[in-house]
Amino acid sequence: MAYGTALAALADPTRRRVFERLKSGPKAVGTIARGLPVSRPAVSQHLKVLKEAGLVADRPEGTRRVYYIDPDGLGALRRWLDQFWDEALAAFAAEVETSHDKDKAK
Amino acid sequence: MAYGTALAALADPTRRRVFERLKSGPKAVGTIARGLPVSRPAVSQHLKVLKEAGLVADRPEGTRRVYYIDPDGLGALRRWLDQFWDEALAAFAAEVETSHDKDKAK
DNA sequence: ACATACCGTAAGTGATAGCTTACAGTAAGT
DNA sequence: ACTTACTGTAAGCTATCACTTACGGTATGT
Repeated sequence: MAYGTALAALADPTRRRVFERLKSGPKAVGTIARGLPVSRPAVSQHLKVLKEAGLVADRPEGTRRVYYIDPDGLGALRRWLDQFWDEALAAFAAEVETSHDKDKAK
Repeated sequence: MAYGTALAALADPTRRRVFERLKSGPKAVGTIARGLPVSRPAVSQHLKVLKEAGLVADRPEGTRRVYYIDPDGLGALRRWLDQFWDEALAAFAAEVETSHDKDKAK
């Protein structure tokens, strides 16, 4: 059920901007915050949420703290979405077949 | 940027339960609400959000209103995730190559 | 040892989300 | 026409979220 926290994490627009900023590669907190319309502590809080969701990981680098994308969270989310996609389309295909009985209530 | 509203819509757990309940096929509002721990109006509000996100569509059927999954919203979300996945892995691959220069700050 | 740079966390605040109950509206059955 | 079944919306409340400023802590440089 890890995709739940990942979805909640990526729901916020600014947090998504933080996450997308790591797409081009690992970056320190101050580097991420620079250019964003929020304060640096806010970015730290967003990174904490992203980390708890398994979307990012961090590594100390001197006095800085470098964050980078963790494929685990993104992979779990992708698997859930793909499976959902398949099942939904299968049900849709089965629906046009037996489109006679309406709303089979369960 | 339609994936933004889709992510926000799927972030809420009960709204996700509503959405997942439509995976097996079209259902009326009352049918969806039955078994869920929230009231029926709450389900209506969730369906409204899902509809605005392009995740579901509805069709009148007598006095009932049948909701079903709209592939558009789910497809947009899937495309965004796949693209993100590819770009992130490409950057990760490029990172292990030039892992000498640290945090190229922008 | 001291100063500096960088970061996480605590505390507090305003806005928003999700829920409830109450009400209004439409379609079918008698 | 009248009732019944089913649903959307309004109003209101509570909890949570995203943000701010202030503070403390650690690592590097002189």
